[in-house]
Amino acid sequence: MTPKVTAEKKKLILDTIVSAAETLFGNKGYHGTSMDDIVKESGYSKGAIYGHFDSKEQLFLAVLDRQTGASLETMRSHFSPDDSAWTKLEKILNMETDSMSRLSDEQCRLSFEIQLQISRQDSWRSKMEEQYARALRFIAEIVEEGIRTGEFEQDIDAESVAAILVGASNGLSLYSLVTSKPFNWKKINDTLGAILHRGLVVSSR
Amino acid sequence: MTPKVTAEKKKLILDTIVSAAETLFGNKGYHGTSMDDIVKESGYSKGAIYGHFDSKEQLFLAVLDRQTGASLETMRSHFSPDDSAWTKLEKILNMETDSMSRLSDEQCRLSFEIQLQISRQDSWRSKMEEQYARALRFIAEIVEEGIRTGEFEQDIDAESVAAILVGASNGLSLYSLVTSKPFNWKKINDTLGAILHRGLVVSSR
Amino acid sequence: MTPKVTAEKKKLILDTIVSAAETLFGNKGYHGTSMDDIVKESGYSKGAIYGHFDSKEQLFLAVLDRQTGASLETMRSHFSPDDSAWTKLEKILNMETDSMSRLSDEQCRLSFEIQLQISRQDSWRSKMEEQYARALRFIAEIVEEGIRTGEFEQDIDAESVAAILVGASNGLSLYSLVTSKPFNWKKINDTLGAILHRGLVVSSR
Amino acid sequence: MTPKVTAEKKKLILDTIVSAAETLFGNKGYHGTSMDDIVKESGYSKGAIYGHFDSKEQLFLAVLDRQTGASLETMRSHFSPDDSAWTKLEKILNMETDSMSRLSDEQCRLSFEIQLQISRQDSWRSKMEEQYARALRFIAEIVEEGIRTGEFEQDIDAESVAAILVGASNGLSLYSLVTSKPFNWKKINDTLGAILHRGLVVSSR
DNA sequence: GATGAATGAGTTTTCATTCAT
DNA sequence: TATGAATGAAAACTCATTCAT
Repeated sequence: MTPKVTAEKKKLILDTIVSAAETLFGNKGYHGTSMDDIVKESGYSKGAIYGHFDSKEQLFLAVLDRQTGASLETMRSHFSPDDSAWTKLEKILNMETDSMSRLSDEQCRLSFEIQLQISRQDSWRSKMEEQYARALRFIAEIVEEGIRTGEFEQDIDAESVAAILVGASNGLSLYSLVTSKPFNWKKINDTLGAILHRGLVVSSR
Repeated sequence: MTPKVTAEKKKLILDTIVSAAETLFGNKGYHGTSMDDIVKESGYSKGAIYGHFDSKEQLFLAVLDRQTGASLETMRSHFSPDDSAWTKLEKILNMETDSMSRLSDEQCRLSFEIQLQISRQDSWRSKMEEQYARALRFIAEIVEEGIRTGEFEQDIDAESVAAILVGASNGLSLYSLVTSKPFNWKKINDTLGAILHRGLVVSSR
Repeated sequence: MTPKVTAEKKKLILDTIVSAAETLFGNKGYHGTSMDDIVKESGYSKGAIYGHFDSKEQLFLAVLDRQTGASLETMRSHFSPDDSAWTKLEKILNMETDSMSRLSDEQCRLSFEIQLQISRQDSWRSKMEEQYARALRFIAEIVEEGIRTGEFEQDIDAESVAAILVGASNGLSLYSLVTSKPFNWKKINDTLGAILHRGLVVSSR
Repeated sequence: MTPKVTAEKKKLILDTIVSAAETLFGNKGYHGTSMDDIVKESGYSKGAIYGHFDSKEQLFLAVLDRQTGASLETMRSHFSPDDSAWTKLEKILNMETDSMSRLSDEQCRLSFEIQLQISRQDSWRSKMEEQYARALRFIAEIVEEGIRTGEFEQDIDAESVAAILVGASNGLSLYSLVTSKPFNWKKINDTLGAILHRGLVVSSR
């Protein structure tokens, strides 16, 4: 029994395969990627891949799982205990646009490919929904906090703000994908920040 | 010589085929739709379809063309000459969320299917970009007008506002597609309106 | 519309494909025969074959259908109205052994392949059972007639006689398949005839 | 040196594997059973199985070998020295139908699976033939004895009677496999006994 | 033009067998 | 020897496209 080495090796193999699939699904889409492509890209044989994943669908879900990893935790880790609600929102905004601007087209495409695929498969949907729900809750809580402390306007619906921000982030990255011009994330971030600040924060005149 | 009748007939055939394709592409995706599906849905034979469209890809582009029709003109037609910039923006917002809430999942999916497909094909991209550009310009001009007349804050970047609005609209409809809960477009519209008003309009305190 | 020519042509194609499948299934078994084999043997493309049969299974069933065609009718047609029950039974026996001896190993194998396959697939079973039932009924009726008219012994169970005859016929052909020695159908027929005659017919002492 | 223990262990492994294969081949057929199935059923690893059997085919032959065991000896052991030929035949008949009715579908299927497989492979055929030959000889000798002693009719061909009985037995069990109705072995046995008695035995009127 | 049967390369998936550990 | 991950040829089936009628 050599569990440690074996487990590590297994993890490595899984990672290699999922990475290959991630790249290809992003570039050529789910339907546009054949298992043969993944064989070539990953360097593993068909049998090996099917030994680890029951089907192309399962492999796709594994890619999804990896995607939806620790991003929320990362964000939370950037907060200080004495950040105001607005400061937190600003930080989220900056991190969001920052990561968006860093995202390769490939990763971006993959994200949409996943969402489209999922919207057609009830069986997959709950996974993605939960993901969305967590992100929305994360933002909504900050907004609720701001409203409670009087920092934000009282007539604001926290859930809607969260939906708008997440939606805008997604929509903008889709736009950045379709456009051929370099995308000015900085300017957009500043503008959105300004609007939100005046739109949400009470003291802002 | 019966050019008129023939031309009309041709138009009808084209329309029928494109409509069938539109429905199917929206429901089952580009890859999930076979030409045989389209044959069944449209009632035309394969030969007839290939007589009008060189390939499945061409048919997809035809669907795209029809999609990108007159929505902008419709909006413009709802404006009065003496609407303020904000009033115009508000009208756009309302019309947007209104049409979003009316959009079937099918149409919504098709829109994303198209955008994803396009982001992979340089040759198709310009078509979509131009469409995006027109929508952005349409909104940006209104914002610029507001800035010029002093109605809106001076530190606002009109193009960015336009990108944010279009992005949010797109992103929200994608979210509505993935979520299984009924989507509250009304509340989101109100919240977005409130934020934008305070965020853009000078007199709003 | 050219229905006659088309229908004839279609029939021809179907026949060609089923014949090819019949040969191959008999020689190499159901599992040992690939669709590629059938493509090669029939001369039609894969697409053409799948255009006519939904699956390999359906093709197998088509072969079964053809097999179980008109053999009973053929038998019935050899009877005279004034044949005694025993004469009929004797004719059946002779025809059976005659056709058995004429059956190629290939056809014989196919028959068993079918029965084995069917015994594993509930969905197919009813087809074969009905077939068996008709053959049994056919013989049982003759025996019942003989009993009723006093020609045959009274303590005989007609259904069992039918089962024994059909079973023996099947079992013997399986044996003839496995054995490498030439099979003496004539002698077996005579012996079985003699036994049955003494065993069934009243006057025979 | 622990030759005995090792040999026993080896025998045990072989037995376990062959038993697993027997069960699976019978249930799912030769082609329907994968080596992985056998790995799971037997509890031994692939390497272990391939250490003992060169191929799936070899394993199949091993199953065949075990099948063709001591049934004839069992029968002979039920005879008394002063049994008449007819009594012996009757005993065989009863034991046959008795064991048939006890046979699981699984074992039955396996037997036919084997015979079909074998009929395609000249190299395997002699093994099966020899087995058939022994069974036929066993019965034929009894019939010959009856003829010699005047107990049976003189115009009977002993070999043919043997072939008919073995064939009927096989054919009936195949029929019992395909039919979904419970099979009445008792009635068939009685009917066959009555016919044979009148058909073979001299004194029977 | 219109038809739809035919094509055949391409798809996902299986599985007997091997071989590094 | 035992293990079971890896192999890769081969399977059943699909589908965009063509073309004889």
